[in-house]
Amino acid sequence: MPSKPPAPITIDAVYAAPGYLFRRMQQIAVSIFMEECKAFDLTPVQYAALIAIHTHPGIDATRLSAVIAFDRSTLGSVIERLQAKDYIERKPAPEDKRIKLLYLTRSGAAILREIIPAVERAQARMLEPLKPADRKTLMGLLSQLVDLNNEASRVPLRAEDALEHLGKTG
Amino acid sequence: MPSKPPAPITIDAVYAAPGYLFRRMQQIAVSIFMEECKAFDLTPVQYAALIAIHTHPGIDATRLSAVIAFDRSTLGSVIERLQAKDYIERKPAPEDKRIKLLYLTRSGAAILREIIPAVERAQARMLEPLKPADRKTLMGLLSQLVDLNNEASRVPLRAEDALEHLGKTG
DNA sequence: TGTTGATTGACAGTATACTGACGATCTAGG
DNA sequence: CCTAGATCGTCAGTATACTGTCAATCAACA
Repeated sequence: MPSKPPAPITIDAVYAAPGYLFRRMQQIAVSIFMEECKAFDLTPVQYAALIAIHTHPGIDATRLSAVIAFDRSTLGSVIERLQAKDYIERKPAPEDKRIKLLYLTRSGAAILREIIPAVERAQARMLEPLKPADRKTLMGLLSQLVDLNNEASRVPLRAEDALEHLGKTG
Repeated sequence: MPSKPPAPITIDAVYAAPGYLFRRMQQIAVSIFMEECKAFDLTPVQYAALIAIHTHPGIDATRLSAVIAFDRSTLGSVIERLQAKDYIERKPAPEDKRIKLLYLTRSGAAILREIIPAVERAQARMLEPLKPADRKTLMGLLSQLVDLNNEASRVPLRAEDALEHLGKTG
């Protein structure tokens, strides 16, 4: 049988490319998130960072980056903005002068409680056009794929072992 | 039956959220693309723009933004960079002094031919961890979802009608 | 103990993204 | 023809992202 001819150079190939679809979907997701949460002045990244700090009080920036799989450099400015909004505070660590420990402020904890319903509406809206069974299928496959590709990303997720050195002072 | 209690505020909820997975997958996809194409000095966005200009020679920036669903403001700098690399050229439109028509240069067309295999390797690698049947399922559902959410994005895709005013000079 | 190597936060530089605004220009309607 | 509204490219401002580098600091080892 004849070998597959070279694909024609056409925009239609782009429309069907995984990378293109992932990009479009991400942009749609951000757009929906911002729309649902416009009353709160929090971006998706800032929201994830707040949740992570809430889950792991006293985490430092490097470990935070591993826990949410965000770039460490980027995270610096994210933290600055959260601090400027008085949602988090940074305290120097007594036993290591290099690191700064992150904590939610009272208003950080408050906005987190308030924004949760909007975030959940946003997450639901992203999948809403699909039938319930298809939503499950899509999320299941996507979870698998992200997990299996973890090492391919610049900042692999280290949900567990990133915290091994935390809170185990004994 | 009891109403569902409020979800605990935990990072685990973020890990399973569609928006978070879309973001992670997009970052992984870009990472793989850049790795496979590192010999070419082209980003995914620049690649898509080149392909679109190749498919629609003489397109203007606004229509280009509709054809690949990229933000118009962003596209300005993308075009600048492609022009600086001598991959495209801009010519003023004789009948409308506002717009500038975009064309591939000879070297733009050349790099497009050369980079295609690397791009296809990248696209294949993104899905490679899944079984073939699952790849099809995932891409099918994702295509549907992006399409059905088209209007939710800031720059909806207008593949067809964006070009209605083009090339129909008679 | 003293030096090597790793880690941390910070920074500079580049590239997407989106919002909102602007002048130049075109189009439609009167 | 002339103005109101739309469109085009552009720009300023903000927010992610990634690469690479740096000084300060820490840990480990000879």
